[in-house]
Amino acid sequence: MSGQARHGKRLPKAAEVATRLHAAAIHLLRRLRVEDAATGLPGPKASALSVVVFGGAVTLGDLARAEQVRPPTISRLVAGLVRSGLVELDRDPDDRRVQRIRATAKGRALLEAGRSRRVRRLSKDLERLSEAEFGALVGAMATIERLSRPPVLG
Amino acid sequence: MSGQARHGKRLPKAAEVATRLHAAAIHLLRRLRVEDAATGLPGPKASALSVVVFGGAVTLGDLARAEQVRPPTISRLVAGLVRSGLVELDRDPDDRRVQRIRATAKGRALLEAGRSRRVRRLSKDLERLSEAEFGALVGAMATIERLSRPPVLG
DNA sequence: CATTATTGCTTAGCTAAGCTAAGTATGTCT
DNA sequence: AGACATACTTAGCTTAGCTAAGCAATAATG
Repeated sequence: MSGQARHGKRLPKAAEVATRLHAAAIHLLRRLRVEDAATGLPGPKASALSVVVFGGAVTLGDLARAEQVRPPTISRLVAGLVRSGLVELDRDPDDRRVQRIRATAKGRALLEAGRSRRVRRLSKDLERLSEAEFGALVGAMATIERLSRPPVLG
Repeated sequence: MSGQARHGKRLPKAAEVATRLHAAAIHLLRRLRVEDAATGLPGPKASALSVVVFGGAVTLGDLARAEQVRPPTISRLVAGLVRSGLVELDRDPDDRRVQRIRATAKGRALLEAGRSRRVRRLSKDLERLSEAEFGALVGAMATIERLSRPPVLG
């Protein structure tokens, strides 16, 4: 499928929008990252913890794939989180090779504190938008979220 | 100005949109990061190179602030990029403590190749959107870009 | 103008986070 | 049982982060 004549003359091309959206996402997260120092957790650990908190009882292999790192890296990262009391491990009874990771209450609380700092910062900026801008953003949110999900092969 | 009663009943609150936008940005970039393996450059080096390529003749200190790392980290990162022939350093004649960094043609080419892989991937997904979705996204792009820039104190 | 402070970066030395290669334990398939 | 596959760990290396301390150049001050 091509989709070459999908839009009218006034609309920019997909490639241009992709370029701008890509850059904007990078800059937005770079800006919000300033808030992360306050959690005390280094980036990779915070990211892994986030997957565990939102993703449920995930295996080490799942987590490695989600974080796009190799198994030994995840083993050590998770070992650190366990040492800090942020997650706990237990063997899967059905397949005793597998380790399942659960966030502790402490882990959930720590992650949530960090995340809400970032969101609060962004939220403040959103409150400064004009009604039209805010509306435009709301109108595009579902699409942006769709783009952020793995492609829906279809 | 406060903006507390800015929008009608149907519009979601800033905090909710912030939460969703934040998560979407993270997931979007996580997904695109798959393409980065192809450049051969590790993440931190690619990110630093990007600032140099797009930001012009930046100083080491500027780069450290942009990347949110400490000076020694940037010194070593840049030393690696110099060794790989991707950037060059020269002393600022007006203040001989300062080192200015310039991307080489090779550096620019390498970065551009990586960036265009990511953009191409995103672009493909954009082409699959309906006209309405694409239009909504285009309508929100300026706002998203505004959010991605440092707050415009005023 | 000599001294002191500040600024921009480097060096030394540590920990954390990434990797590959190889090993162990469990599961699966004939 | 034996062979292969899977999930993770261990060992050992490189890269990327940090702090503390140092050096060289500039700026500020008596």
